[in-house]
Amino acid sequence: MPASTELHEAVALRLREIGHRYTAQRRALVEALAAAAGRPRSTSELLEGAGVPQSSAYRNLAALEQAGVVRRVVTDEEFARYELAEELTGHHHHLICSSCGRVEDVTVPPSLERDVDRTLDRIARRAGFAVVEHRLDLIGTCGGCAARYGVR
Amino acid sequence: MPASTELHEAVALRLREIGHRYTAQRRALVEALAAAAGRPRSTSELLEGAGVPQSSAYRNLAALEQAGVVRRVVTDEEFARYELAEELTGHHHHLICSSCGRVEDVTVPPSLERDVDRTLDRIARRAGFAVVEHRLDLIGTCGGCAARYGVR
DNA sequence: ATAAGGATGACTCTCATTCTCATTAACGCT
DNA sequence: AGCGTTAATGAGAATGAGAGTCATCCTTAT
Repeated sequence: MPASTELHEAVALRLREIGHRYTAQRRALVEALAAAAGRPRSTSELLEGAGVPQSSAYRNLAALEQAGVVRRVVTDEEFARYELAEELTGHHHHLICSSCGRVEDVTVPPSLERDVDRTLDRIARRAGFAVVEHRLDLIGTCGGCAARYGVR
Repeated sequence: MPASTELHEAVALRLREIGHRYTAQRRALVEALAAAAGRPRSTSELLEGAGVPQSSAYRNLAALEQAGVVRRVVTDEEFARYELAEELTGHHHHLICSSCGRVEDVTVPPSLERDVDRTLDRIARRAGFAVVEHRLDLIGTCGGCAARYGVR
């Protein structure tokens, strides 16, 4: 799988740049994240998915985040989720089911992204903020929950 | 202050509707939130601001949230923030400083809101999601941090 | 092959948040 | 006003995600 090879090389590079190593555990974590593409994974899913002890998993996810390989995704849940960084997968947003916690990637039309970016940048500047990124999430009810509990 | 009276009445009504009471503590919490308008407050700020014991504060914030009076705001920080619900204050978004954690309200032009809503709704529908709300945050560096640490 | 420094894993610790439970205060009714 | 029902309170214990510690293991460069 060439795409995967590319991914691992990119990851290895980023880690090396900050003086870290691309070990088997980190590879397993990246693999688990890549396998779940389009669906940010909770820490505990990654723990078991990658077969890594928890102290190492937390440490390695932090290292990967520092290297810009991985991004922590915040939701309303009491635990964190992780996904591959946008530099590796492309810019996207999230559909978040407020009933079951399911999180799924979506992309919006470039024209909207452009409008949003332009406007937000202007607004932020006015407030003395230098915008680095925007986060646009959709909170609602996923198909499964709508079927299970009836449409609200 | 008539505006404040209105607020308290609205809150009392919402609580009563779900069979809860508007006690002095809850009033103190709402007051602390109203005083901090435009700046979501951390739980610990509210604790001391309202002079309420922590177990009661958490319980009451949960009650107020359930009544739709208050909203929990998630950030990258390891603790929660709260603000008055949008039904009481109006729809808005947040500027979040990734350096110091400062959070500040902003509003965007209605035209952009409309575009965003329309587009997102279409996208979500296609994915089987029923959108309830959107969350649009700007992450960046606030003026204070830019001055303190230099522009990055 | 060897030294230096990162990585590992079992375990402990922290800290926000939630739970428990005995006590108190509010509201509805007569 | 008196009473009973039920929510609210507050102190403290429990929970759980995540971060820290430390002795040991592995890599990588020399």
